[in-house]
Amino acid sequence: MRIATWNVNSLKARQEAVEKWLAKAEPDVLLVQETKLSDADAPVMPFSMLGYDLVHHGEGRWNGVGILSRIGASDVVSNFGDGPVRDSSAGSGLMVSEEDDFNPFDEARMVSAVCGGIRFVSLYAPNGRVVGSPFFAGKLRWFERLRRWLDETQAADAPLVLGGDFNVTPADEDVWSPARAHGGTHVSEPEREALAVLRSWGLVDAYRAVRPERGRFSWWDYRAGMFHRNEGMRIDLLYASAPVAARVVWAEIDREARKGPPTPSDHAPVVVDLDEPGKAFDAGWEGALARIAARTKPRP
DNA sequence: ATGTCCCAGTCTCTGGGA
Repeated sequence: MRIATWNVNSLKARQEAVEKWLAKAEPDVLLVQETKLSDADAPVMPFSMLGYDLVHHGEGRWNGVGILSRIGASDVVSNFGDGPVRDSSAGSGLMVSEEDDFNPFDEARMVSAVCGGIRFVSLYAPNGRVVGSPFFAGKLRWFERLRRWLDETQAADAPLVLGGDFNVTPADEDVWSPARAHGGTHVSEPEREALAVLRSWGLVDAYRAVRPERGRFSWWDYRAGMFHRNEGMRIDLLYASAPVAARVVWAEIDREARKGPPTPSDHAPVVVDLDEPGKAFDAGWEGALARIAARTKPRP
């Protein structure tokens, strides 16, 4: 079973790229973020023709999360079960003019469904903008809400995957330059503590579990040649509960998908392979590597 | 090096967000 997460930075702008990547990587489940679509505009039919169900939770102009699955999707939950978010395309109410009123739960940042016996949660954490700002405080509240949702709704031994754009680097190894990033969001102690609190529920960083090397990132700023110089951060994560973490056999970040043309997302997909007990899906590490190599590097 | 990309509305430019 192959699972993946990708902040696509507008599904409308990235539809073709996503379709190509599905054909190339053949994930069973792909979590997507920043679709920037309303549910009414979600491209259910195009993905259906490729064999994927699309579960979508959006608000229009900003944010928006989804789950693409070719192994079914049921028991959908959005916004932590707290009810609808506002429609950011609706006009009035769009602007967060009063910073103190910033409420990340008014935004489409969480959708969940059960696919192939595993509960998947597609997450788009608030950016936080500036350390110490009201938006930063809202970001930390959002992580607290996520932890509480786990505590209140999920069994500790259940198969679970929390994936998405967490907008936080777990550790200094996940940053191109801790010195240059110091003082900004994504690297601060409160944010990393929020991630640690999440992991302490019983979650494992599935990519890091099998990929210990430094210098592997999932996001690079569009500006200043950051991608070209590999100056990025690993902020797109797949956090797995113990029963899923035990099945991880391979992981990769597909840097190729960060290249154009056409214009790419500023994030790359993070991919994790899980073994299939009783099925001949993965022949272990080499098998997964060979399969990926055969797919992604067709040399004539 | 405040350097790019995406969105909606003010609509071939601007402002906001990342």
